Order: sequence, then C-alpha cells, then structure tokens
Amino acid sequence: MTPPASSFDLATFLPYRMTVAAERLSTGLARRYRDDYGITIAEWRVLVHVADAGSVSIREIHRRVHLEKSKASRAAARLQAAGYLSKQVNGDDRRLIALTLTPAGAALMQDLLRIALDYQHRLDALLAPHAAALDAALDAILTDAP
Amino acid sequence: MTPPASSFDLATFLPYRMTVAAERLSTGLARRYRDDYGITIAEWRVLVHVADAGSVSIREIHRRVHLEKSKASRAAARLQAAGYLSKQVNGDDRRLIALTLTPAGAALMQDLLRIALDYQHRLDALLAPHAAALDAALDAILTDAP
DNA sequence: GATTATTCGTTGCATTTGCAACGATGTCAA
DNA sequence: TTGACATCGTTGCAAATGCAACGAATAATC
Repeated sequence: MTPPASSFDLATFLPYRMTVAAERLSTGLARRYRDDYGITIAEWRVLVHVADAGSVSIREIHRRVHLEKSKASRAAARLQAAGYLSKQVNGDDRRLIALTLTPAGAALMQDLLRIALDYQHRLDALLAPHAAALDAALDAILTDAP
Repeated sequence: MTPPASSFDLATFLPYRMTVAAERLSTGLARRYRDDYGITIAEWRVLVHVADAGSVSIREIHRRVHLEKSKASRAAARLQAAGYLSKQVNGDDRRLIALTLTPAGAALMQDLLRIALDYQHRLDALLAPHAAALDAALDAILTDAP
C-alpha cells in the first residue's frame, strides 16, 4: 500500500556492493594463507612490499600498502617472531628500521606468490570480458572518488 | 641486476585494489554519518533494511545485508538505545525479534538517505563511462568468484 | 506426548583494531 | 650549542570484532 518513503536499494549501492565484493575476493586467499601458513592479510602485504623493495622501513610500508602505522608495526613484529623477517636499525637515520626477508621468508614468499598468481589468473579468466572497464573504474575511484 | 624473483605487483592485484577502493568509497560516507549522526556502517545497514522491509528480525538482517549475527545484534541494540529502533517479540515465533523504526528513526533515515543518494549521484557521474561494465564485473565477482 | 535437534538472539571471552600518546632520534633556526 | 619542533617505531588503552557457547523457543522424530 504505502510506497517506500524513498527509493533506495542497498544491494545496488556502490559502497556496499564494492565492500562485499572486496571481502569476497580477499576471503578466498586469506583463508588459505591463514590455514596453511598462519599469515594474515596485513602480514601478506608487508611481505609483498619487503620482497619487492628489498629493505624497507615501517613508514614505507605504511605509505605503500595502505596499512595503519601500528598495524604495519605489529604485522612486522609477528613476522619477525615467526622468523620470516629480520629487523636492523638504519645506519643513516637511526629512527628508521630496515626490514629484510630471511631465507625462510623468501621461501614462504615463493609459496604465497604462486598461490596469489594462480588466484589472479582465475580472476582474470572470470573477469576478462570486463577487465579493461573494471580497471578504469577502479582507477577513477582510487584517484577521484569523493 | 637481479630481476625480481617473481613478477608481482600488489597495486594491480585485484583483491588488494578492490579493498582499497571499497574503503575509499565507504570512508566518505562513514565519516559523515559518524561525525554528524553518530551512526556506524553496521548501524546504517540495519537501518536501511528495517526502513525498506518494515519489520525484520536479526536473522533477516544478518542474511540480507552481509552482517555477522552478533554484529547485527549489537548494532540493533545500540540503535534501540539511541531511540531509533524498537524491538518486539514476534507473536508467531517467539524466538524472533520484530525490529521497527521509531519516528526518530524514520526522521534520521530521511537525512541519511538524502546524503546517500547525493553521494550515489556523484559517484554515478564519476563512473558513468564505466558503469555498465563495472556492474557486470561486480556481478561476476559476487556470484562466481572463487 | 516425550525426547532429541535445530534455530533464534544474546553474551563471554580472547584477539584485533585505531588512536593518541610516548621515548628516541633527527632537523632547523636562533 | 642550544632549544623548539618534527618524525620514527612502539605501546597503552578503550572499543570493536569474530567465534563459540548459552538459554529460550520451536521443529522433528519416535
């Protein structure tokens, strides 16, 4: 009888839709990383950046992989305790920390990267028809979204 | 000299990219809802579903708006304490709760919906060139992503 | 109808999170 | 040099989170 006061559908609301989609994508990998390797997503991001950049500070991780400073710090501490990372003080600026992969960390990354690339290939296949437009839309969001 | 052991760029890795984009989209609204109305995203989802469906249970919210059962329960409890929702026991099945908007809740929703629709319109303008493909890609992810 | 299972919403509890400090180090100008 | 200020990584703390377990209510099975 009474029509809805205002037409609004959460299921088509982009912030909600994107959040659910992002959770869906992350969960697949996250569960495997957690169950098989005991690694969280934050730790995974730290590892990727250290593996890529060689010797990085917490600040650098914080800026590059979208992790809160304290979250990056705690993830790095756990990875060090697990033997995957080593910390040294930077000689030039002793406030900075130089994080590097241990041999165990490098070996772990081989496994994690293989799994991630596999996953990415499956996603590419699924999304191939929309890949270009999806990338363009994400670019627009990441640079210009209000 | 030594090339990277494996070519992998987090910035182009879809799970990461989608997560950051989703955070970007949610944060805009979330900050406003929090600062101006003291409402969290979980509470916003509960309100939307109650406003849309009239009288709903916690279970229904849990299933429809992608909220953990306990998260939905606590969000509803806070909304009730703030005077936006009222709870009654369902007569047919006394395990179920019937959540409905109070007048204050309905008034709040008018504000929140106006803000959300404004935001959606701005996003539509930004993403118009890619809208169709973005929707198709999100559909594919939400139904078929591994 | 009695008994066993299942489902509902809530809550206890350990962990995680975000934010604001903090001490330590570095920078800059008086 | 000295003092005020900024930045680094860490940590204290309150709030949020996820999960399992709970009591209450219903469904299913015998």
